[in-house]
Amino acid sequence: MSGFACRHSLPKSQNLDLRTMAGQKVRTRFAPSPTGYLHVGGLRTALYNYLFAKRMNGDFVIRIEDTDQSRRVEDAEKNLISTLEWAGIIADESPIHGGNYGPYVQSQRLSIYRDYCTRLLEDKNAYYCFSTSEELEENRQLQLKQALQPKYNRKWLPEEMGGNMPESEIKKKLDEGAPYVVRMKVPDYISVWFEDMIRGPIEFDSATIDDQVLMKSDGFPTYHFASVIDDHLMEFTHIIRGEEWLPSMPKHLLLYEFFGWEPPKFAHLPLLLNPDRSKLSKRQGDVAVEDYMRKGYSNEAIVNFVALLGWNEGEGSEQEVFSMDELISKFSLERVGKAGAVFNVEKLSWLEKQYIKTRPIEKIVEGIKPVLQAKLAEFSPEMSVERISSDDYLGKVVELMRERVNFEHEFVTFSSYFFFEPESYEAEAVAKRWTPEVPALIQEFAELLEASDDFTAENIEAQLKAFVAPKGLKPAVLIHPLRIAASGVSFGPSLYHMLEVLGKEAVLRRIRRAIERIEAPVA
RNA sequence: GGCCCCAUCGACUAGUGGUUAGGUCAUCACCCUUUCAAGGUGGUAGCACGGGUUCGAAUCCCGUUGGGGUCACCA
Repeated sequence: MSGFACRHSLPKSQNLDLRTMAGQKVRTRFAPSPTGYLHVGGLRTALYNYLFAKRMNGDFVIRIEDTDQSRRVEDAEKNLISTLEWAGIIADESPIHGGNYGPYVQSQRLSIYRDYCTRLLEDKNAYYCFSTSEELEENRQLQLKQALQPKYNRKWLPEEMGGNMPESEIKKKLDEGAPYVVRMKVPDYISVWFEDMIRGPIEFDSATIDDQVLMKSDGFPTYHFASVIDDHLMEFTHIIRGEEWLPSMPKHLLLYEFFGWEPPKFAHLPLLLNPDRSKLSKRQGDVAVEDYMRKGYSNEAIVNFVALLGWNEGEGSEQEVFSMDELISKFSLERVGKAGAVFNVEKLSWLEKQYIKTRPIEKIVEGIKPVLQAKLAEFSPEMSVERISSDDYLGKVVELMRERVNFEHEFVTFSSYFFFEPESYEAEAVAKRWTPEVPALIQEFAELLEASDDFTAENIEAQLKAFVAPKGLKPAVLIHPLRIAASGVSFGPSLYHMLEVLGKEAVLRRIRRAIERIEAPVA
């Protein structure tokens, strides 16, 4: 067999991640194209790159791959970076943070790619191709019809590189200024091999690889070309990216070989999947991190959740909730699985609840205050704004509601009766609980409350029980109507605590109002 | 279709030759209970299949099946 075998191997080590690379600082990157929003799969890729870099005391950088002008979206780059920062993923180097390896935007590195392309051309590892897209398409159809592998037919491969095109023809086209692309010349029958940090050894046969376009006719490089050059020049030690890049590995490896560069280590992450196990896509639900932000998921929950999709601590660990710092200290590529993972929103929601239950009250108050204040301005509240927008009052509401809320914003929506009088009374609950004897009963109890100075949960409870017992009634006959009168709904926190927080004045007013407004069901 | 990757409960996963196959979400039942939650207890549910290797395979090898990715002047 002629040609060269291109073999890049990594020693198989138990501690692949932790092996310090001969004094070399670990550098990883996230290289999105600015086509709009941040995909949750992209978030996970960025996260793993970040975690790995930080775990190894290395640097994490963001590079923007905008070599496709037609797909450029305004502000996408800024959004991408700010969404990552929201998630707690802060780059050491990026277009906006700067760094010593810039520019970090590929469209600003065009001359670099041109220079390296010239080198490839000179070394006869690449060649000009003047085939039009129509020709290529025609060729593709023809091959498809013959059940052949659609592949470039090497029409413009020069004679001196083993093709059929005379040098003179190429020169003529060039002189005419005809549009062209530059293609890499893939050696015919060699084996390209590497060791993936997650998947182990993988081998490809060069015969199945197309002569990939390196430079497009608009003078921009293709992804394959630009990323290899940048990954080398920016001195990344580890390339951690999605599994969808696995099939283009041989092209990339060949480029490293052409340039005589030592390739970095590669780790191809399993894909994030739709419920039907296809690649996570927009069609089957939300895929943008922004979508989840909008729904009210917190950065903590999303990061935690996405981290667990493909990675686990192992060794019998049963921990489900991880902070970013814990993730950094525990993450390792060895513990990343090979199989795709379905993005299961239910578990995300469960995680969100876990965070709501443990988040410091002050922090929640701080988060809901602006929303609440806007609402208070819009509708006039029942009680004094000073009181109900005080940290003290809000803290009490949060304390009562935190175990019954799914998102932080629900503290405002589910708790509206802590700020506004109920506008209506839940019909079903009224039908079931507001029996004909209730108005008189509740009226009598209200008078009792009014006469008392101690409006605490304990005392209200004691009063209610003492009130109801001699009548031979169960507390429930009063508890439910009181809840309806005070909140208008049948679900909520502990009644006594709810009443205490609402305060005597508001509670009495609401009871009176309920008696007036609720029609007792006909017995 | 070619090439490549993958395969433990419905979902996320632990497991690296000997386990009653463990945990979490979801689900079901019960308990707690003034509602709704939360919490507690328990249950249903899984090694895709077939061959090997071995005293012994979820674990190692091969094949089959299934799923996915990728085959652009998109990334």
